Amino acid sequence: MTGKVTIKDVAKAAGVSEATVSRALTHSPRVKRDTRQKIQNIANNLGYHPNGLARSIRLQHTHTLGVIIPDILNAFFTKLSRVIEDAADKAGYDVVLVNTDESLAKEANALSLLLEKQVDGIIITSAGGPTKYTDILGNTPAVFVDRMPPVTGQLAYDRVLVDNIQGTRAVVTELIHQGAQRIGIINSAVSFTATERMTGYREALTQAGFEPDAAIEATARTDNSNVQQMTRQLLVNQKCDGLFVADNTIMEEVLRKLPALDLPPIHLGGFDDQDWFDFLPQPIVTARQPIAQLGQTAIDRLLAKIDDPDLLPEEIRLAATTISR
Amino acid sequence: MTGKVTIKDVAKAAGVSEATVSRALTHSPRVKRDTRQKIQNIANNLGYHPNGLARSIRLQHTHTLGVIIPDILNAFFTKLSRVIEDAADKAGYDVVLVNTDESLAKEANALSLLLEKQVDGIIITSAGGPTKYTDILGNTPAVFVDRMPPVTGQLAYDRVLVDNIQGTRAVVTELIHQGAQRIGIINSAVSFTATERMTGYREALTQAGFEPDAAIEATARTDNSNVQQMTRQLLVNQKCDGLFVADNTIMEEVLRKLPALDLPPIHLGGFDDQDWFDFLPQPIVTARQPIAQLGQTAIDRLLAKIDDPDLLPEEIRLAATTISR
DNA sequence: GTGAAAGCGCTAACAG
DNA sequence: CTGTTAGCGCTTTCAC
Repeated sequence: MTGKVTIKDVAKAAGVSEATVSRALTHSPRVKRDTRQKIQNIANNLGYHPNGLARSIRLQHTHTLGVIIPDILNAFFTKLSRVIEDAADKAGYDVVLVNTDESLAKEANALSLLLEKQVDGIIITSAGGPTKYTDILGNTPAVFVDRMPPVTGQLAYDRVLVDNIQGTRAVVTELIHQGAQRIGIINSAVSFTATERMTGYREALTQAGFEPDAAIEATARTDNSNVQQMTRQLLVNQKCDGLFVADNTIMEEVLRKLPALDLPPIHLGGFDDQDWFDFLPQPIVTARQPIAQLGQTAIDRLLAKIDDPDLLPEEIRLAATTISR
Repeated sequence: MTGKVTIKDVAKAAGVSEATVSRALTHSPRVKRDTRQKIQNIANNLGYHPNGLARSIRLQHTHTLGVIIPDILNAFFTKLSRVIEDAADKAGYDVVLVNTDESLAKEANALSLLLEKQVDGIIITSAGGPTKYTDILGNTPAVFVDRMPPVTGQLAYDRVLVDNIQGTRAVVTELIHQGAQRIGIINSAVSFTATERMTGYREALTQAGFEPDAAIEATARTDNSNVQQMTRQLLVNQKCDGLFVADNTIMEEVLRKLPALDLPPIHLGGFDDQDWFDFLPQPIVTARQPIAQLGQTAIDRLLAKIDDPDLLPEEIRLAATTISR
């Protein structure tokens, strides 16, 4: 904290009151042209930057939004956060972003941090625990994006989600069209996502006349440390000729294992697209999330809620696009 | 901003003064055990969260650091920012991150924003303009990372940089060892990085007995819109059998163009490594930046400077690792 | 058009 | 051990 030049210094240098400096710098109309001009010059020369904390405390809002995500290193969240920042910026809001690494404890800390920073609203990818968001948030507006907490009755917040069932079903169906006869799944450890994606996977199989088989339904650990082993299990031991993978972090581990298995080409599909999948020798079918709309919609809803606290919460589902290669 | 329960409410509910609440909650030793206990309970029940703005304004520091990078979507900066956040967190600091998209105007805005937020220090990847950082920053501690501004005399700030010359030279040399006879370069638009990496490229050629040739030295636009065309120019028209690419964003465009050219395998090298390069049919030699150390060192220096404003600025160079595939 | 004064929520002397 | 008071930097009535 610079602790340096304040409005008082500017006022003194300009020979006016602090009030006038404030008015001049906030473009209030009630200031004479040359007074304003003079004050602005002096402020510049002095290198004056208004103290945003003082202003916010006075104005009772920060024009800052909080964003809580699991991990910025996950390409999906990298993109999502960028979209959110751009949308927020366009609306005149700053953004503070925090990672939770899927940890409930870190999520709780993140929430406290943002609340103490007095953010005007929060966008959150729920870590999925039994967290009582209403108790913690008080009446700070919030919207859930990508995942929502386990529902117990009415959820007081908006949620902007992708249609996981439809997206997954489409990918698995495409794999079947490509000729896959036995498609395994490596599912996510994230319960909200996992449940929905599992449903889509099973629906696609059933619709095509295949019987879901628990022996080829695996779940990745949060750190994906068992994925390579699962890959071998499904493709070698269980003789799957197709594999659906529930997110991009799992996919990376699968791709890392694949060459070592030295198998004939398999039918590979997954949730989340990455641009570099285009470069792989192995074609991948993916459900690409509508990240831009996800972020924009979340911001839109949040701002609407900030504007009108009585706005009723909604659930918004956006469709994923199937990318065939 | 919740505008809700304040220290005053807690004080009233507990039947004590605001000062006592403050002391109880900040773990000051001068409070009776049960008083503290009672206050903590009441605070919890009321859902009290201290107003960080008020506290910061009073304490004259925010325990918040600002980070300015070009683009979080660039994997190098994604990783760097995560490392910085973790290191800052460990030291008890929050982080506010801003993207500039290599724009001088946005960099100026970012600086203002952070200064108004009263951050205790700033880590910045300079956009490279003639910006007078000293004038803007006043005595807010700052350190440059990855790039520093054009030097005019003494630079008042620490800088933590990678050894671009060494890194580039090593990659190009490796390409030559692999048998490349004519290695072109597609350089970055970022002047600081570009200058150093060009030097490394030419040094490697010269050392190996090749003559640098301006006809095969190209520069990417900031948005990389000309990279695919340059790729064709160098590999087809100029018949290069090797290519050095100055950063990971350029590399992606090159990879996108390569298949269409339908050439025999070329010797490909670049600055910045990405994990997924492992999966490509085309082996790539890279200079991998020591991102973790870069971030940690930057934070260390910044905190040191915050601690002791008289600390003399240094330039720290870290070596890149050559990854051969 | 401008100044004086109050107050946002908090902590740090200073008393007691 | 606890209460009173002042003040951080700013904006905003309310006067003039």
